[in-house]
Amino acid sequence: MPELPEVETTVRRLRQPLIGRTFTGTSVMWPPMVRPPGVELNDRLPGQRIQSIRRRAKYLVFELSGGDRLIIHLKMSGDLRVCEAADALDRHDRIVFELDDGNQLRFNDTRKFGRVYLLAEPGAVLGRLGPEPLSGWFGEADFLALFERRSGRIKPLLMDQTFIAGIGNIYADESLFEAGIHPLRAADTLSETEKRRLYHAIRQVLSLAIRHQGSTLRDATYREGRYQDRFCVYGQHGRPCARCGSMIERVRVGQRYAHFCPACQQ
DNA sequence: CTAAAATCCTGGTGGC
DNA sequence: TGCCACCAGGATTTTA
Repeated sequence: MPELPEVETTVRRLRQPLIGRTFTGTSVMWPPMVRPPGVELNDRLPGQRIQSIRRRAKYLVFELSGGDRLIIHLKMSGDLRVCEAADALDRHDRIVFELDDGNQLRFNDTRKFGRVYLLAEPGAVLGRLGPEPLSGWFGEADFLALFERRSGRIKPLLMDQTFIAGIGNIYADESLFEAGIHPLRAADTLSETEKRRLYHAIRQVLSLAIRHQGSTLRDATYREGRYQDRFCVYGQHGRPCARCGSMIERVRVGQRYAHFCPACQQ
């Protein structure tokens, strides 16, 4: 479920039940999800209180009273749920965090790609990330500056987390449509006007998606989001473009598909 | 340098 | 109904 809007929605949903709670124990059903390998959550987590929860790129960052940070990446299929201890475990619950109010935070992840880090110094995980696209400090000029010495196609560049943080397959496609830019364009051929359009498209698409609590796909576990009803191109191949009526196309870029309108996007 | 493929995993879907 | 290939919101590492 996770690109920036879905992770932001998850953070906002977790704050009320979790801030102020203290971890009392953990059960790890799939140890490879805890990084680096061999870190015993039970050695350091119990007794630490959750002081704040924030999002950085697609990571959730829990600031803890003992000076550590619990950092979680949901990857493709992860979900975080607050449950009562008596609730039956789901077969895809991989890590259970026990809380001092008797509830549990459960990391459910069908595909086991998700990752949990417990670190005093988060730089190793968060250090190389690009700017937050919705930050008040991130202006047009900052976005233009990112393009210096960057080549390659614009769509993979938008999904490069060291270029800009939080954009994945859906919101890269939707932002490029909104900006009228073809996903296979070389980044160093974009005019300044096109880059400015892209800057505003990214911010508009991401903030509207957050307002709709992200997108819900086939995945039955994450149902809050409604932004999928507003997709202009993602998953719309073979259907007419709502703006011009041309057929939406789909093309492979690396291992992923890019969806675009061949008339609206040049 | 870019870019594509392989990798980590499970489950749903569509074709035959 | 079964089997199989392919697909999926990510990101790193390897290979070309």
